[in-house]
Amino acid sequence: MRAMKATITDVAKIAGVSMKTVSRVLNNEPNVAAKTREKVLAVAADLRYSPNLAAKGLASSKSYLVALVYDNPSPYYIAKIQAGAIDACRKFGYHLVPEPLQLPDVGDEESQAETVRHLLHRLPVDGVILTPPLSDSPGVIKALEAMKIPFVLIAPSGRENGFNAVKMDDIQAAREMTEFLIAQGHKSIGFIKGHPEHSATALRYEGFRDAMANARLTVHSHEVIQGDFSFRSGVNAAEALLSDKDSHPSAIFASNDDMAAGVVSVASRLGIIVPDELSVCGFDDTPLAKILFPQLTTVQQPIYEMGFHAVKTLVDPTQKSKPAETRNLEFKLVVRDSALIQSR
Amino acid sequence: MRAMKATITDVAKIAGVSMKTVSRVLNNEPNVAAKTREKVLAVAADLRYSPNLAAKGLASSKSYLVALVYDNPSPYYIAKIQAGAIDACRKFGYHLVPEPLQLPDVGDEESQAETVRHLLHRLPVDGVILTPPLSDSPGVIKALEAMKIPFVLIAPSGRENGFNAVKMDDIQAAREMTEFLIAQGHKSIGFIKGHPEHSATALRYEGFRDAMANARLTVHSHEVIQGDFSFRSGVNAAEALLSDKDSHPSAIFASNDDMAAGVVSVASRLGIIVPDELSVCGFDDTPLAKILFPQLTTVQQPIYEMGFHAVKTLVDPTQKSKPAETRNLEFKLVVRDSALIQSR
DNA sequence: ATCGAGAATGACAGCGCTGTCAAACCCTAA
DNA sequence: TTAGGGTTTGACAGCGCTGTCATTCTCGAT
Repeated sequence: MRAMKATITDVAKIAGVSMKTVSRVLNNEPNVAAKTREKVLAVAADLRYSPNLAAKGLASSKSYLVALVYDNPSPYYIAKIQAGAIDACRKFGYHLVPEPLQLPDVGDEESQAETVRHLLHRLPVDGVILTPPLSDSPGVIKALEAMKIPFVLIAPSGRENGFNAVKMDDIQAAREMTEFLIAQGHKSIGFIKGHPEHSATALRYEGFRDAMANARLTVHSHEVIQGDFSFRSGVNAAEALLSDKDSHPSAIFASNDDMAAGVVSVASRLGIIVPDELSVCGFDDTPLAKILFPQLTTVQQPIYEMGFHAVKTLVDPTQKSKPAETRNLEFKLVVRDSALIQSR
Repeated sequence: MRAMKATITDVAKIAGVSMKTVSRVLNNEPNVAAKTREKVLAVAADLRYSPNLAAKGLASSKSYLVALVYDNPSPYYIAKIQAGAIDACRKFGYHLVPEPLQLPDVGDEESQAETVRHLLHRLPVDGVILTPPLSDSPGVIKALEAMKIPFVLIAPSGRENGFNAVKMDDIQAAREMTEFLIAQGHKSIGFIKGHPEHSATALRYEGFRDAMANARLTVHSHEVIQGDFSFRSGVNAAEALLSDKDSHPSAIFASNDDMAAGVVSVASRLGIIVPDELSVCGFDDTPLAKILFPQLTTVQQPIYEMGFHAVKTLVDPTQKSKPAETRNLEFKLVVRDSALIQSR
């Protein structure tokens, strides 16, 4: 166990083989005798050898870096993606470089593309992960294609598109949540929509309508309120939904947790007991969901897993050169007190 | 504007100078004639030249990478540090690599050190940022010193310690918050302490006691409750503090926002109106503070700035080789409805 | 015993840049 | 005019690794 950084040359010398052979062993290349492999490995371990990324990169013109490009107001979401991505990177000997983007102007495709181009020009990476809403930006995607940098889209809204992507089935999740509510005996269910420009908004609403239609339940238009994913908009929607104290929906399904929190807070102010008099559920399973009283029934997205899979698609050599595919990851219904009727 | 990646050689050839001169210009080294500098810069811009980090790193044995090492349950805090750190990195041509740490066992210095050693062995970085509680781990710090990797501590608890550090004055912040409460006319103020093992806990409490003492107000021991920074512990503390409906403190100062949120929720359940019958304030200015009703009066920490400064200390050449110093950054009292008496 | 195909190994150049050091140049003082 | 000092520039090696291609070895088939 020497003090200083060991190089391949050191290992080669001590193991009595050539540098190239050491390189082969360390990179799991074929055509190395088992015995040689063992010896090299032993010496490397003894020397605590670890490769110099810069040298590797220079020689192989790879960077062993993956960029996580985001422009997302939700630090929570990004943090989870990042956690998954980092774990995957570690598994494959890569490193993650987060690249927040200040998009100059939403809608201006060309300038978005230019921003990305500039970013990746400085730091050449082996792959890029695009989080929503960037995963829906044609400008950014085009720039990436032009630079021939492999990329994976996280939760893009367009259905099949020929790119590598990981997402979850928002429609199905909303459907199952609604079915759960229906199974609990609810017949009149209020729905709060999300921000009109966010792609999940339409999908979640679609799932809700599906389930209602399947159960032959009517969706009353005055019981569907437009929100924008903010707590405030949840409050406003709840006030509309609950204005008539004696006749209001017996359940409210908000398109995200923040809005559901708004509903709970209004209900509490109006003296409507949750869940006895009103079931509430949200979507996303943010930390808020567990902090609230009562705790929120919600949908847990596989955010961590999306990050993990995105990196895996990018760097796993066994996955390499597979055709692009959109992968759906499993969500989970998390049933908590806000929508649980105990007496059943 | 060629299509492919330009190298220094290309620039040198076209500008009619040697590679070394180009290198000098690009790195702002002295002793280059103004005319030469201009010409090189022009050619570089025309070619859209950008240096190959790997090659630079290999030749100069620097990595142009800074690691953000954390083991912090609060994604929000990390995200802000990270944002500041990334912005600073961009300014100086560096990149940030987040390295979450799964500390094997709190308290076991040696294994912590080993974990860090292993981590940085794989990816040699030019500097490390340690966030709390890692910034208080002697094992980790020792490992870094032994590896001769420059590092900056974020919000370490030990006062002056001879290391580079950025922090804020928790004592002063708690003091000012308490003074604000006192100025509002409160004489009986409850306090909820944070997690006993977190360094901020003692400091915030100290600030509170200071201010109370200065105002010649008594701190009743039954009005100081031990919490642990969780919402749940805030609820418990509030229940104790508010048990006697007719005689309870007129204000409660919780050591963080989560616990303050717990207080608000208990008050609302007990029918105690905030802030009319009870002022509540928190600490940290988390997103929660604005979501709650009423919004929380709290202390905004310069988290982003800490991240920014940490990187600056590490990589700014003009700051280099300065003696280690602990830098205090400015906090901000954010007064919102939860502790504002309008009728005054 | 001999041949040859494939497995195992090694020599060597070179990835794009910077550090070192020597060369060339410019100006001022005598 | 020339010497001497600083300024500006360039030649070249080499950072630690991998890709290419040549060489050597191994062993079953003949």
